[in-house]
Amino acid sequence: MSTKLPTIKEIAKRLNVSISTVSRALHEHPSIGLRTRTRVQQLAKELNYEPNQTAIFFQKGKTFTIGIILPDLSEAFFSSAISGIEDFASKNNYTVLLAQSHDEVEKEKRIVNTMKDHRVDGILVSLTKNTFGYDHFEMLRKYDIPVVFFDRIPKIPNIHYVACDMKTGTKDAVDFLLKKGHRIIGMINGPKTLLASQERIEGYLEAMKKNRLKFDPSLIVATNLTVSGTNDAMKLLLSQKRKPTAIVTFNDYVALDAIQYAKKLKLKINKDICFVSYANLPLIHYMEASPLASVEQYPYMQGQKAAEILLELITRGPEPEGNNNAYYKIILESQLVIHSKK
Amino acid sequence: MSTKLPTIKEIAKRLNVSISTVSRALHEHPSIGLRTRTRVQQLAKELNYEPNQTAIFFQKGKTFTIGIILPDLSEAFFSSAISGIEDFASKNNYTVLLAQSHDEVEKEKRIVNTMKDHRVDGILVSLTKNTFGYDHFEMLRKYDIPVVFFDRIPKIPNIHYVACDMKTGTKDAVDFLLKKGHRIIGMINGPKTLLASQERIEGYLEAMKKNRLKFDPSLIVATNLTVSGTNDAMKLLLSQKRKPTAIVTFNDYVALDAIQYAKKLKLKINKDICFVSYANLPLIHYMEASPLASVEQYPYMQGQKAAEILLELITRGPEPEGNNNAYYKIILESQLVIHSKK
DNA sequence: TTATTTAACGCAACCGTTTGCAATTACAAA
DNA sequence: TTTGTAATTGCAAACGGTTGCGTTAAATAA
Repeated sequence: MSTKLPTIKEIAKRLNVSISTVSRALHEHPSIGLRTRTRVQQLAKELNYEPNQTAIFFQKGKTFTIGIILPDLSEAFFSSAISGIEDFASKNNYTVLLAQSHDEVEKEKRIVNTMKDHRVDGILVSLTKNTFGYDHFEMLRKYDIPVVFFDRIPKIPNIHYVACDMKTGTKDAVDFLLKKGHRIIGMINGPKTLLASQERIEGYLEAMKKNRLKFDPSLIVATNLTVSGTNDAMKLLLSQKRKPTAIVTFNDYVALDAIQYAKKLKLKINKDICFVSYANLPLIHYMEASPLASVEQYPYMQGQKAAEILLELITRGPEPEGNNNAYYKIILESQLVIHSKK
Repeated sequence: MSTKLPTIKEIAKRLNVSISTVSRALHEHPSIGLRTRTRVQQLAKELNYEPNQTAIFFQKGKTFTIGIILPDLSEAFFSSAISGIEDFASKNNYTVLLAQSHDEVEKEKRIVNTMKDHRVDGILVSLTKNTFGYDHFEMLRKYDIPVVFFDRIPKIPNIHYVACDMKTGTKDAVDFLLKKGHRIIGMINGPKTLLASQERIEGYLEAMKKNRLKFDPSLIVATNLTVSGTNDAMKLLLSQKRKPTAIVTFNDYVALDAIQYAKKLKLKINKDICFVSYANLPLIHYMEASPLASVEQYPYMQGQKAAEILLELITRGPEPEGNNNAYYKIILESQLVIHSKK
């Protein structure tokens, strides 16, 4: 079966025309006569000719491929985001190169490098939670490879990004709990290094301020997102003199772990203690003891929007030198979704 | 910044040596003298030279890229599988091109085509639930692009595949329920077109036979995996004269929907009616009203194994003509995971 | 009929790298 | 010094396709 694949050279030889004529005929170039054009196209069809993309990529210096780098493919948030990215990319005839960093900075660097070597036309990144230096991304400017960050974005200027504002979502969440009568509201936050964690705190503070309540720092604790980390956080929170009657958790998984912990202490969920969370995973709609509400972050839309911006940057081409004042900074509003109780 | 990237040509010119010498020097070719070799390597480092992969891909006719085609990236099963694939691939210096078919056959065909055009070195596929013709995969033989199917595999000979045997898992599941004393066991199966659905029925039958119980066909119904489809299935099952006391559902999501439905009828879960399911998603461990057990299908391992086989096929190179008796057919055993009740 | 335009096609360079083979150089032996 | 051999390096084709520009042939105008 491994007979050589047909090339334009082959077609040219058989038809006794030049290679360039074949190439032009296949591209409907106006300077090719109708007769030869159809002859070429017919033979191409017969031979089942397909242009060798790698040759074209090489020749054009463009691959119609975008790279996605993110921490963990199997996380629901990211897989939804990928789905959005892939859908948008394929709709625009781009393909998607995928790699996961597993939250290791070194791996992230290696990935950036191989993607650069593969000459992807652009890169979409959601950072490792340990990424503090950004040289490996800055370096891409030299190669005119645009980068769009999403979700886990760096706090540096002069970059494009799409993210979801956790502040307003958090503010709404705390507001919601305050309206329900809660006065002592705890928070199990994520790793402090994440921008999203900081925004959550800001939102919390804003809600307290708006309602003229004083802020008790000991009500905010952090988890490393593992079960035991969350258990520790719960223990800490529940040992306060002012025990919280409601807790805002970093995401739905943390909420579930926290709820398990509370249950073990015989606390009645949504009575003795309430939860509000982030992610709005479908699963929590199936649970009895679930958070009262969850902040939706629209991963699919984030992915899609990020891809849209990236393609825009790619087609626009490299910026003229010294023009660094135009950066996409898209903030989607997160939205508190209140679960209808059965 | 968009200065031209350094090439071996550039290095050659600066050092007044030939291009081939530079190429060989960079590859530690023994026929290059130590002096020039180090001179070349040094300058390469200085200029920050990186070989143009697209040129190499083109030249070698190999891309070190494998394609993954599957129905839906955001499904937990598939995203775990991808994770396994990507991990294995990147460990072996392969990259991963990703695309989702959304269960549309036409999309699947288009994807196969673009991947072929991209000259991927091999393809991993999990089929659409509507894929019955396999010409678009057969066609890949012409191009010496090996294909490994996983999970949703076709029922045709002469292919490589990795899948999880649903039969034994189902048998164990039914056995488990029988041992618990259930005698009327329903099944909400998936689309009949899926091999996995057929295997579930076989497993069901085997368990019944082994326990010398007669088989009631009306106890097996199907859902299209939507909520309303599952509701209909439940309605049908519960309207039988012999009402089931336990139900085996196609996967955890179906189980959750079925449980919701049962709850609405005021049935007590795990008392009036029990469930056993497939997938063993982490979430069900957090639920009160969850299936008693779930059949684990090891998506990560499936993906990894499939990738392993694909790379093996790629490095082995094209088979000599007419040698079609050696096909990988890997069946992982599914395993019933019984949930420890709290 | 001759001059001039236009339509149709071919030439050849180029994209960056690899590699078989020829050519050059160096060095040792004669 | 010559000659033979080994160690280095260069030439050039090849991978498949694109494209600026020159060339030929046909069509139009003078």
